[in-house]
Amino acid sequence: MIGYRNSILRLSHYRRCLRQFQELGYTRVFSENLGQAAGVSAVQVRKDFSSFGLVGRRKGGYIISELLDKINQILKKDKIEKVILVGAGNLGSALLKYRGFEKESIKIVAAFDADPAKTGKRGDIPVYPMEKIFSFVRENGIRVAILTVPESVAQDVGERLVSAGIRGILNFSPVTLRLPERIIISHINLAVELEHLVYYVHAGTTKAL
Amino acid sequence: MIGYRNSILRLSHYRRCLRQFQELGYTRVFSENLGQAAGVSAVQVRKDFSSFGLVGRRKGGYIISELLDKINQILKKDKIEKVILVGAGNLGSALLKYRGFEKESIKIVAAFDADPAKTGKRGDIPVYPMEKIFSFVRENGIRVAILTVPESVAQDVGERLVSAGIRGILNFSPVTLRLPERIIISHINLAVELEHLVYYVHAGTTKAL
DNA sequence: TAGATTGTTAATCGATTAACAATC
DNA sequence: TAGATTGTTAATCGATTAACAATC
Repeated sequence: MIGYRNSILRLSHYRRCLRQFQELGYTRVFSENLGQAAGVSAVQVRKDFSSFGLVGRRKGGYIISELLDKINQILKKDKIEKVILVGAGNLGSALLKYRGFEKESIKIVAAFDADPAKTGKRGDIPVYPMEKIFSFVRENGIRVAILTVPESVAQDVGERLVSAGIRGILNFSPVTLRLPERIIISHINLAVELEHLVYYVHAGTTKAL
Repeated sequence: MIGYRNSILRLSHYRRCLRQFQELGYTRVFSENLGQAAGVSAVQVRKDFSSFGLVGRRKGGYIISELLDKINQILKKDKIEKVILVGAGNLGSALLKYRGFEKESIKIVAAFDADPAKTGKRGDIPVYPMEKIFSFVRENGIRVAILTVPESVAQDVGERLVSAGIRGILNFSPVTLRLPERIIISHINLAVELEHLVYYVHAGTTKAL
């Protein structure tokens, strides 16, 4: 019943693809179709599904609406998750405007910045001074934060978030956060991602093609 | 001599940490130190190094400047890689302003957007209409593109990039690009990353802690 | 029935970790 | 020498793929 780490990530992708199929008017899919759409093999799809107890019909494939219901259950999509964003600079501001989170039932409810000039409102999201993090997180039961502060203060701010009660951090700063084991950290290092890509493009070029 | 996939990624992280150590005035590190800074085990560090032919001294650890030189060689950091960005919306504009790429010897030399209102200049980076992609990529020998266009046009634009000669794409759109095998694609789906984090925070809460 | 598709078990592949030998 | 550290080999762990049995 419990899938392993990567399969949870794939579940999110399947979910997105399934909704696209649904919009196109389909009611059923085969593992083959879904795999193609999500960029994985058909076997992978079936393996993932079976590990989460998602079943199809031997010849009729999977019923999209059923799948979506169960995936939503697994991913706990029944209610909207409220998250905060810390650091309303370039990247932070862009994320505040990003529409893609809504579909995943995630809402950025507030942002925080050390620079008083940046506080106020961005669209419908309030930007508060850093001092308010603690009370806001406590009062609203926030568990997840997006961290888009400069490298130099990332560790500090991370510790503050933890002391306020944050359990998960999506870290866009280039530093490796050193926080208690129980804190779940996802690290997106844009420069490293790009560097990695450049490396493989070079490697491909070097090899005889 | 050839490391495996993940070790290349870690090499980028080691590189960043090593430079920090260097700024602090250190000239040598032990695998233990570096592991802590990069968030991996000391054994992992030594394993990675040995697979790339990076050697230390049995008791004296590794010489930082030597390591950096060799890592730069491996990651082909001798010259600046010129990349383009397609889609100068919220996220695209933020990336155009992002300073983090410079350190990795990567430079965004031009951006492209379908909306004539968005063409012109952003800081020192020119934003051209989409039609210019083909000639620009050809004339400047660009191999890597950052894709920050809306979901609906991502596949189309991806195909265009490929026909212009692009070899690697850093894809921020939520769709799985279907492009020739030889094209190297890195997929960063911000919503999925956040969703994944939320899932694990929930899972941690559900479990008895 | 034959063919297509799911679902599971076994085999393989790849990455990490453990154990330890080498040596400064 | 003893202790600390590297570097390598072996063991383990986890994820993917292959093979195939079940069945609609």
